[in-house]
Amino acid sequence: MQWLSLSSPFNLQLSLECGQFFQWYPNEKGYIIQTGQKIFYLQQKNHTLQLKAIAGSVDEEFLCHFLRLDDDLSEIFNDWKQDPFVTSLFNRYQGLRLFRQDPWECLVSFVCSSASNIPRITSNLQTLSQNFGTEIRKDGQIYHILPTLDQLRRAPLEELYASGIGFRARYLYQITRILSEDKPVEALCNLSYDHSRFYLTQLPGIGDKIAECILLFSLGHLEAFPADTWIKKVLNRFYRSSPGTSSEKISAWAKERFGRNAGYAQQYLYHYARQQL
DNA sequence: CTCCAGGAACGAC
DNA sequence: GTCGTTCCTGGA
Repeated sequence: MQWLSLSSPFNLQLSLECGQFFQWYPNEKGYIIQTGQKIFYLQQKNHTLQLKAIAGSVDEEFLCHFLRLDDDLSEIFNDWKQDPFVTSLFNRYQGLRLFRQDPWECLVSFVCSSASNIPRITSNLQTLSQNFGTEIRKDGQIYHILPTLDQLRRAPLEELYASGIGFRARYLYQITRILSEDKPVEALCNLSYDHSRFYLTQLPGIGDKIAECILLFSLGHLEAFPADTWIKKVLNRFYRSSPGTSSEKISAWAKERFGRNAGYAQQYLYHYARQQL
């Protein structure tokens, strides 16, 4: 167990529960969080984080990276000081940060997210982990890691369906036939936004919206702007956007309107929409 | 007036 | 949400 002091605004609960990441669950006064081969407990007390590694090495450097504690929120939102609405959300949801997720896990998560909801997505990932992932026993507890590409590829289509992910099973199955250790999702890490987007969109089950999610949440393209039904509602109401506009067009508009960190504006707008609309 | 790219509309998954 | 299909429209 160790304590880390935060030097910048951060709200663990807000960032964890806002719908960008699904591998967590409440535990005691904090949360158990899983990503990659790491499992750890995290609790926030004002300006400090209490950390307890359960599996894998979890140090301050990793946390800083994963939680994007290095993002200067006030500098980012300074670009939108002319926008009273976004500015009010910045003050209202202080410490809401984007995470820097693992690309493969992010892909699996969001392919499962189409036409679904947060509780179900969380449950789907747990089932996939139990059915095809590595089991880890620690202190009398059993944990299951989300299956790697290689592990998921060994899963028969029928068993994928049996994991409760419905029609998304076929997408995941097809994706495991396309991706390989030689060309994994991680290979998109250093490519441009456009290039990665094109490639992702090429994969079955990944359209404009989900591609933006992966670009933003795991590939570090902060200009990405996932446009789902909630975002459409807010933009419709506060930015006079036309009701039937496609996700692709909205993302393009937002990139123009909010610039290189549009994804941060998206996260705050999204949270507002889910909370108030 | 035909051809066709491209976007809205639907239903299925 | 994504995808395949149908339908419709404006430009060549």
